[in-house]
Amino acid sequence: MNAASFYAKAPKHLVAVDCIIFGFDEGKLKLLIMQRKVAPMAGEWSLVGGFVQEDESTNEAAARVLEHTTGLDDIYMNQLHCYGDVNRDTGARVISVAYYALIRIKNHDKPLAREHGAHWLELHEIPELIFDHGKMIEDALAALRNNAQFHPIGFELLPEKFTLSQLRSLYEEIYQKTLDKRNFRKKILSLDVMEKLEEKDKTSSKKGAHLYRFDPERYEALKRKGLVFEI
Amino acid sequence: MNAASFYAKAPKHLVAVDCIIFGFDEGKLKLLIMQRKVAPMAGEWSLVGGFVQEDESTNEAAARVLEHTTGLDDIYMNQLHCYGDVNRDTGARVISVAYYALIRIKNHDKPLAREHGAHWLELHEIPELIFDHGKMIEDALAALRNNAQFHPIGFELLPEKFTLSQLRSLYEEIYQKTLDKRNFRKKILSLDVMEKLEEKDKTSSKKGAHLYRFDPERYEALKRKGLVFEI
DNA sequence: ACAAAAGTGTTGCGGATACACCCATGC
DNA sequence: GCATGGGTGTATCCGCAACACTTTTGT
Repeated sequence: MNAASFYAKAPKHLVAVDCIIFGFDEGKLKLLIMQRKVAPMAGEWSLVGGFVQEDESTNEAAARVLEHTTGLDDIYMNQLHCYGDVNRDTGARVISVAYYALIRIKNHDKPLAREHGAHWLELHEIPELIFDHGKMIEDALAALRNNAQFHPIGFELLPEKFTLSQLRSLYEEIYQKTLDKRNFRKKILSLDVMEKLEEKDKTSSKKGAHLYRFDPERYEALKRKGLVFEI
Repeated sequence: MNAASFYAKAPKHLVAVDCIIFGFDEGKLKLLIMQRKVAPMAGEWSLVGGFVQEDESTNEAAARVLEHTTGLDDIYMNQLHCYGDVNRDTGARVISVAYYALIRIKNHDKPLAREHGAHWLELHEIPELIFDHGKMIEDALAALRNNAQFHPIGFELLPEKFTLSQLRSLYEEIYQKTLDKRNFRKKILSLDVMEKLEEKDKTSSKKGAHLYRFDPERYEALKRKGLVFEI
């Protein structure tokens, strides 16, 4: 067989990307879910997605879809899994590459999202989704939990400046269990990956809590010492 | 937009699967690598792969490709990652879904593999590979290491009956470090996921070593107790 | 008798957990 | 002055790492 026929005789497929978009707001982990505009399943709840174009990588397609609905670029995004069952999409055979993204919910373009029929829902509010999107969310949650335990990705969900209480409640929300306040502080501060700011946040207490900022350089230093970030 | 044009106007892509096939033989971790038959890069070293057909899922395609080169079905296989860069394949735009497989090297159909130009090579013997296949192997190794630490997948690489020394040397090979004999025995035996057989293996010592067999039921019991397999 | 691999226990240390009270401030 | 969340230290426990000698048997 020559090269031309090797490639030419292989079938071609529609390839989509679907994004599981996590946010953290009011102490709750939330997902950006939208109402589908086209048949089949028009009006049903679905993840944000789109087709991979000729001239873009799957990663680029995911970033494009994400920017299109949230107005944000340069956000934390990870490939989750490729979903390749023949009949997973009831409209046509579509192979879908799923990505999960972590965004600072306050930064995104809310009107833009609304325009696309997108809503932020807490985990327990998520309705039945089309196709295998429910499974994708399950898998994304598992991946988030695995990943958050050994990598400093929680910070991607918080504002740039945050209090230790906010950080702790984020991890409590991710792992769905309460964490001891003193032990948590000891652990995270011992890693020395955050800069303590002079500023205080007084929105949630009279006394005010110190603000911190994640410092990528300190994190690099930690890794150079051969230590691993672990919550 | 109606449904027909929604799907119809999206571009279609060649989708391939590539398999990183691990085996364990003579105390060494090995990979099944083949020489490519078609242009471009004919004669160069590559992973085992093939195109996803219309009527098969990506998982099925990977299983088909695997059986085609090794004669084995029902083997342990995991999706690794989807590689979607536009120019990753120099012959055409191909999106590739990579899988890694763990096989009992003794069980496979060696003549069949040879017929396909496939060879078992140790990690340090692996030559330069085409496209992004080298990166795929790197990623597969990292995934294997992560996965083997918390899931009983090492057994997939050993014969059904094996000695503790064999098991230990497998993990030493995977993690590229020596493990303390006593601590390893204590740890693995405390998990109680293996059945100790009466038989002994005398091929590697005068005294003979007890053979063990992995017992999926005991592993399920371990999980029910809420404990995790960990090496 | 000796070589070669199998098999076996104990100790110390470090990190994880459990736990309760004082502090600063706005109202 | 009191209610609210912020901030702090210690004792215990458990799992991991380090470590060396005896057993069996084929030659």
